[in-house]
Amino acid sequence: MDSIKLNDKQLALIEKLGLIFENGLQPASARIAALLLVSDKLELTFDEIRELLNLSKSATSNALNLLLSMERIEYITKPGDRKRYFKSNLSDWKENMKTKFLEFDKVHKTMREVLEQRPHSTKDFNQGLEEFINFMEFMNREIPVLFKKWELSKK
Amino acid sequence: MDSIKLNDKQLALIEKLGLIFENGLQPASARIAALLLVSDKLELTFDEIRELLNLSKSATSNALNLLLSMERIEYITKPGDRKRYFKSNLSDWKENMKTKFLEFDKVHKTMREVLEQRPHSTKDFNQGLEEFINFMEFMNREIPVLFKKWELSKK
DNA sequence: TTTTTGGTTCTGCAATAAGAGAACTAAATA
DNA sequence: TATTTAGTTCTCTTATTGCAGAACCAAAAA
Repeated sequence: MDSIKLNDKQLALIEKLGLIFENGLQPASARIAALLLVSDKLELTFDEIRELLNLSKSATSNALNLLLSMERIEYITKPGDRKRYFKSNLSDWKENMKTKFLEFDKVHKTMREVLEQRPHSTKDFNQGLEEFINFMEFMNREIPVLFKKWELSKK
Repeated sequence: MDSIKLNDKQLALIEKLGLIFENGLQPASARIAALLLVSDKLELTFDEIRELLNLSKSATSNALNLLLSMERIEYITKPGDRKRYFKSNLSDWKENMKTKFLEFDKVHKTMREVLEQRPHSTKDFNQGLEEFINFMEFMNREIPVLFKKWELSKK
């Protein structure tokens, strides 16, 4: 049966994934996000999370609320049960990934501004910069195409 | 002529780019990286950088060495001149961008590990997770193809 | 040989982050 | 009405970051 206890493999995976998620999350949130992917039981209560990860109540509360606000997790309730059951929000993850890919959109716009104010005298550099910007713009155009290609390939 | 003084537009761009670069860099390094793109003069000495950005010697030294070690900048020397002239390393930037794109490679591998240890009983979740992993793998396969397409389009 | 230049390294501080633990609270239960 | 539950919020510590300023150093110049 789906155990609430974590075995060694699962503990190791939580550490590993946790480190990956720490890019953009504080440690406690990162581990919770990892836990909710790794655990046999997918819907865990506040106290289960707290105990499995050895967190204080405050750390658990803040981390869960952060993840909820980022929509990386959500919770369900059960009739006649006051507890909330937290679970990973996989479908939103894909959205997140897409926006993350397009996040560097601002970069090329700002870089264009940089290019536009440069003196003509640094011609070689300006050309190199322009090529780099063009490359970023190319990627920005093509990545949404890839997304569509993926959606089509699923059908 | 190419001035070493920065005008208001340039100062604003350094702030703006600096914020963007702070993703992965400390503030001082981020501003230096920005400065070396924005400044009319592209090759700046230690002291010019220090004065233009109002940094201490130690902050300047550490930040420059960090950027050098990341190969985001490089320096040249001039005969009969003991100073080093620091400049942005644009060509390496493109390489950096490529590796950054492929950096999340580890993610899908670890996610596969997660999937493989999941109980069969959480079938729906496992399927969603698998689709997500497949999506990441798809992106990982296709992005190098995009790079090639770009290289070809330039010729 | 002494001084200057172009930095590097060390010490210390101020600000921020991360979380523990205790006090608190609102709704549900007894 | 009193108590328990399921959290939230507040206060305090500790660790880390980012940088300033001063001391230091090696090579070149005077």
